Formats: sequence, structure tokens, C-alpha cells
Amino acid sequence: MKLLAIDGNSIMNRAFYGIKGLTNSKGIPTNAITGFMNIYLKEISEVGADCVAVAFDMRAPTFRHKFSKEYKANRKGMPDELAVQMPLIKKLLTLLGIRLVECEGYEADDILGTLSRAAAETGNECCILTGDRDSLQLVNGSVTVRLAGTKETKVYTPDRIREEYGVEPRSLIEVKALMGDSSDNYPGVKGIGEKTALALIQECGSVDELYKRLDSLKLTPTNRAKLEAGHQDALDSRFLAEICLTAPIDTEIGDYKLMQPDTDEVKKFLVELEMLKLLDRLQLGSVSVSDAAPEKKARLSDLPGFTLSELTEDVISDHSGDESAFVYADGKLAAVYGQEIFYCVSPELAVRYFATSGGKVCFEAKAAHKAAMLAGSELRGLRFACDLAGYLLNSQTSEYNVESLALTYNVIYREDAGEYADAATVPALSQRLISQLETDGMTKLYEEIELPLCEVLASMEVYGVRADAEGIKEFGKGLEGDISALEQQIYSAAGREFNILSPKQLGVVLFEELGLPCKKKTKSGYSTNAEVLEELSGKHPIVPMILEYRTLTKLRSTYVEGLLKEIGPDGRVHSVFKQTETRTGRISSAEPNMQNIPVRKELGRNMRKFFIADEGCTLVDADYSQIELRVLASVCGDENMQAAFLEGRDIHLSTAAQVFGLPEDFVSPEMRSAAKAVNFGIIYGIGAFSLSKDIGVSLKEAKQYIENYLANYPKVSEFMDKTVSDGMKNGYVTTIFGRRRMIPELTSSNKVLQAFGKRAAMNAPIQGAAADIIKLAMVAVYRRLKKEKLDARLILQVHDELIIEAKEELAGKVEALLKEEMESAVSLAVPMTVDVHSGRSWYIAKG
DNA sequence: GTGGTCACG
DNA sequence: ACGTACGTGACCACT
Repeated sequence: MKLLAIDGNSIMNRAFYGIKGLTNSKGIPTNAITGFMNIYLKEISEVGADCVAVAFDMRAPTFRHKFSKEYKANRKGMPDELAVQMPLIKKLLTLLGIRLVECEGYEADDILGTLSRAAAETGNECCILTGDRDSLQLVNGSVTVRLAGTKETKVYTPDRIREEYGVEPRSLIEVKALMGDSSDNYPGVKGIGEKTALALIQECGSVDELYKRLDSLKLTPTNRAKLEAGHQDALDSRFLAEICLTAPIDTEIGDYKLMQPDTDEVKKFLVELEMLKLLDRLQLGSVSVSDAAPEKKARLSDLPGFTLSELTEDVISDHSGDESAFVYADGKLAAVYGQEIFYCVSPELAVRYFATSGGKVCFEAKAAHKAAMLAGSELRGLRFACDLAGYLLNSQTSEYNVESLALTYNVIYREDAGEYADAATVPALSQRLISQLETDGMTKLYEEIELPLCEVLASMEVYGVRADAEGIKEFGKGLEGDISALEQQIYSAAGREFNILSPKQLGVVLFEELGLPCKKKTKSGYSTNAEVLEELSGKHPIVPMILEYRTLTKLRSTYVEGLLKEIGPDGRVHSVFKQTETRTGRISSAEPNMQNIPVRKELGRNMRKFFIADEGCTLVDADYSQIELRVLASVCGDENMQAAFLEGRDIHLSTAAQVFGLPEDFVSPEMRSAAKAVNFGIIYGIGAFSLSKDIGVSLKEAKQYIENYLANYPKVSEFMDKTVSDGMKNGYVTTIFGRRRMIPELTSSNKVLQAFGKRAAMNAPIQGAAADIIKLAMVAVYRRLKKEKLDARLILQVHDELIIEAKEELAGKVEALLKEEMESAVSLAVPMTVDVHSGRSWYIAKG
């Protein structure tokens, strides 16, 4: 027999954070159940087990050891949205004939351990399916661990563990005893981490052996002292690190044989939960309409085939006011009116269809907008684009396509429609996503920002920005000379030729051949980034040359050569603005990325002289001043911070005065710049270490700055605390406009990951709200330019900056319009101030 | 394909 | 003992 033993808590947790924001029409979340079952169905068929046990943790553990009081004290309670799904998955598994195992005072791990031992002892095989690495110690010849990751499952055999850790699976217990485990709340030896622990166990094999041989071991004095001091902790932790193999549960493997599912009850249960896609996948036989609750009958029986025919002028005019769904990609259109699918490969006809007045739902509208615009027409009646909804509901996902959205949101993917499956699925998917947006409170965000923005981005892509190819080439030639001269100097300083751009070769030259001190290492060798090199700048003349070389070659390859490749036959670059890419709500730009054209240093800034307005036109450039700090001041409600903005004062100066306790006139430039760094730090979710590095003060001083800051702006402090705790409770944080960001890291037992989660949680509402604001402004500006029929168009967005290309004579008028629309896009507690300039090139217009 | 580096807000 | 501010995209070297 083969047993699949599943860590129910761990897999539910994975599933919960793997699929976001999935609830049924009653608002009951179903994402973790869906994800659990997806993983289960995939694994059971791959493993080919005939017995299954799903283990769950039980609360209220009995006394087990001397740390039991704090036992699991660190483990955060699960989010409510996950907690409500636990009884549901248990019920579903039971109905499916799968046995649950729970045991008071024992964790899921202990149950898995006990079952795996029992299986091995009776000559059976056991696969453990879990999401965390604690179970790896259970691996042996008969027991494998299948670690469910975000992408795929990693299978751990004894060989695999020896390869990855260099120790036997059982020895992982010894390693954990030394390093401790904060999520299970046992200390290990204080000061010993994973690396040292692994090395020690590789050498000695066990904690006992280690202490026997302690005196004869080659150790650093500090490690020896730590080990001596932590002897008792190590012994205690050794006990706790070992998963229990003797939990009082049923160990007769045959008792876990999969049973016949209670088909009728499963159907009833899943129909009730509206998880029809899962029901479909379980293949419990055909679902009869009578199984469904009355209000669901329509949906279940609504599955007749579609007819397929070619789109014609007649079809378009016959249906011109009718509602439809469409998918348009690579110049090919599939439009759906009711049960009829029409395909079309003629761009002209597609554009005729886009111009009809009927309401339309689709997947990805930008390409359709662009096709219509390029033909001098427009896409009318657009009601919904599934990709944008999918993005709002879960911006964690890296790609949006109809099939995965259908899977995620329990909509049946119409594979029966063959190559038109996407189009055939869009009508039902739209319905589902519309109600989900409503449930999650993002309907307004969707309708007023994302959907209209799509047309604005399409228009920006169509127009593009004019580039001066000759100018760029000239600039490149200038770089060329400097680069080859520098190259020769570097070779002679190094005493040989090598590839300067190879971090590996450069590391050898600097740290081995020239003997420079190595401060930092990366996974694969010496770190040679700018920060490290800056520090070594005075030590050897080759170092500044390398920094210069990096700067110049970066300009040459990314900006000169990279941009020249992107200039089209019309003399313009048409960047792609992506609307579903970032987790915070910002848009991103690619091919080329127009949002990272150099500006901070003069040499690079010259690149902007080659982005110019068309003949007879000018560029108008407007940027928000301190938008993120203004957002922060508004949302946290700190009067002290708001006052600075309301009175139009210099915010960094004002902060410096507060933090240092001086009148503004007494603030030195250094103090202002330190305050500026603190302001940035606050937005990013501050850490004293990084702040100290950034402004070059001691860790202690940096801590003091932060403390002073939070004391002077108490509501900022409160806001950050509340944001993080809300994030932990809900699994996500939101902007004032309701935009969500899921942050699964917040509940991670890995400290580093959780700390990251906290910073992301503090940053997302601010960066996200700033993104919301400029998006609103873009829509407003676009509509205004259209309404007033001005010869001017939005062509670029750089996060807090908008650029319009306008007829020269309109410069003044457009400047005023742009400033006005941006400043009035929202009305918050402090004004959103905008600076605006214009000129022939981006270099000049930037002001 | 991944990691290191560096350009931007 | 670890890593160390948020969010992106492009290029190069190397596996």
C-alpha cells in the first residue's frame, strides 16, 4: 500500500496565499479550499497512493516540555478568511471518503511522523505532502517528502537531502537543535545559525557527539564560547526538534484506504459553496439540475454548444446594438453574441465591430483600443475587461489569462470551444469577476480608474515619443572613446586583460590579485557593487576607474544601443505601458522602459535631450511634489505633518527642525538631508540599519532619529502599527481608494520574510494611493484634452510625472490645464502640489 | 534561466 | 546569525 499523508494546515495555508480574494456570492471565502483541492488532485494522481490521511493541528496542546508555556506563542493566529475555510475543507474531505487525523496535544507534524513510521515498519510506502521543511527529518528509504511550492512540488528523497544539506535526513534534527526555531519557539544555541549548525553536524553527526568532542574541535573562540554557554539549551532543543513518532492515533495503514465518496452530499455541498469548477474536476458523474439549488439551475444547465461562423458586415449591422463579448489578440478577433461565436481575421472588420454601440465585455482591451485608434475610429461600449479585474483582485499573480482566471474563480473554462475557448469563457467570467469586485469593494476603483485608464495607455502607446536617433548616435560615439581609453587604463592597472563586466573575474582581480579587502559576499562570490567599490575608492586607483567604466558602459548598452533599437520608422519610440504588472498599483513601462531614463547625474541626464517634441510642438512636463509624503500626511491624520504642507513649507526642512528640536533657520544642510532620508525611510517601512548606511551615521544615531521622528509625528507611528496589524489580520492592506495588496509574508514563520512583509505592508497603502491619484489625473487630463479638442496628447507617465506633447502655441494653456487637473484629481487633507515646465526636449521640460 | 548590477520614482 | 527600505526593467555573464 502507498499512503499519502498530508499536512492539512500547511497546505491550506499555502493554498490560501496562492490564490487571492476568491469568495462565492455569499461572501464566503473559498480560495484555500480551491487551492487545497487543486494541489490534492494533482498530487494524488502523481503519487498514485491508495491510502490518504490528512492531518490537522489541534489547539490547546497539553504539557509536552519545559517550554510549553511559550509553546507556539510566536505563531500568529490565522486570518479569519482562512479560519472559516478550515471546517469546510474538513467536511469536504470527509464527504470525499478521505480520513482526517487530529490528536489533542499533537501537531500535524507528529501525526505525519507517526503515520510514516507505521507505514515504513509494515513494509508500506509513505509520501508526506506539506508546505514546510520541518518534516524533512522524516525522510528515509520508505518515506519521501513532497514539498509544495508556489510553482511546483519538490520531492525529497534521502539522496536529495544529502545533496542539499550534506547530512542524513535524521541529522536535520540535530541541526535544528543547534539553530533553534523561532516559529516553534525553542531557542537552540544562542548565536548559532543555520550555516554554523550545518557545518558542525556535518562534522560531528549529532549534538551529543559534538559536545563529547568539543575540546578537540577546531572552532573560533566565540563559537566555542556560545556552544559552551548553550549546552543545556541544545539538549532541551534537541528534544523539541524531533518530531514525535508515537502519537496515539490509528496506525493501521489499511484503515486509511480511500473510501467511496458520498457523491450526492459532495454535490450538494459544492453547489452550496458555488464551487462548480471543482465539482466538474472531481468527475463524480454528471451533475443533474435537480442537485442544484433553485437559483443555480440556470448556471448549471447553461451549457449548450456554441455555433461558430465568420464575422461579416451583415452580422455587425444586425447586432450593432447588442451586447457581446470579445477577445482580440495578434490582429485576430473572436466576438460572442449569445451562443454564437464569430471569428475575424480582417483588421478593418474588427475595427467596424469595435465601433458598434453595443455593450462589450472582453479580456484585455488595450490592443482593441489601439487597433481602433490607428484606424481613426474608437472602441465603443466597453463595459468590462477581465484582465484588469483579475489584477485588482490579486496583484500578486504574474500573468493573467482567461484559463487561469477561470480556474481561480470557479468558472468553467470552455475547452469545448477549442481555439475560441477564451472568447466562450469571457461572458461567464465577467459576471463572476464583476460580483467579486463588488464583494471586495473595488467596483469604483475599477470603473473610475482602471477601465478608463486602459484607453489612455493605449493612446500613449500609439503616439509614442519622438527620439533624435542621430543625437543618440553622436552621444554614443563620445562614450565609445572614453570607454576604450578607460579599458586600457584598467588593464594596465590590473596587470592583465580581463572582462571588466564579469563580477566573477572582477572579484578575482580586485580581491585576490590586488589584495583589496573584501567587505561583502554574494551567494556566488565577491560583491562588487557600487556601494562596495565606493568604500574601496581610495585604496587603489583601479577602483574609481571601474566605477566610471560601469557608468559609461551602462549608458552605452542600455540607453544608447538599447534605445536606438526601439526607434520605429516614424522616428518615435512606442513604449508598452503595462497595467497589470506591479503589486502596488503603479503602471510599468517596457520596450523601452521610459520610466528609468537617467536624470540624477548630469552625464546620463543628457540622454533626455534626445527625447523631443514633434515639429511645431513642445513638451509639457508636470510632476507632483512629494506626493507620497503628502499621501502619508493625509491618511494618517497627523496635524503636525499636515501643517507643514498646508503652510507650503519645505517638508524635509520642517522634519529636520522637528527631529532635531530646532527652529528651521538653525537647521544645517546636513540635518536637512538626514531628515530627508528619514522621510524616505518612513515611506519604505523604516529600518535603522539601512538608514544608518544611507546617511552614514551610527546605528545608534539612526535609531535615535527614528525614535525622535515617531515621537514628533505620533499619528504616523499609529498608522504604521495599525496598517501592519490589519495586514496580519486580513492577509492584505488597502489604499484609501480600496486597492488591495495581498501580503502572505506577514504570517510567515521566517523572520526575514515577515519583516519584509511588514515593510511592504507599510509601503503599499502609500505608494498605491499615489498610483491611484496619478491614474485619476491621467483619465481626467485625457478626457479634458479630448473634450476641448486640443492638439495635445499625453505621451508619458513616470510614476509622479506626466508628459504631454502639444502644439507650441498651446504651451501656456496646456501647462495650466495639466497642473489644474493633476492638483484637483483628489481632495485630501493637504494639497497635491504640481510643478510644471515646458520646452523642446524632455531635458528642458523637466525644468 | 538566474543572479548581479544599476537606471528610475 | 541573518539580513537590512518600497516598487520597477534592461543588460551582461554564466550555468
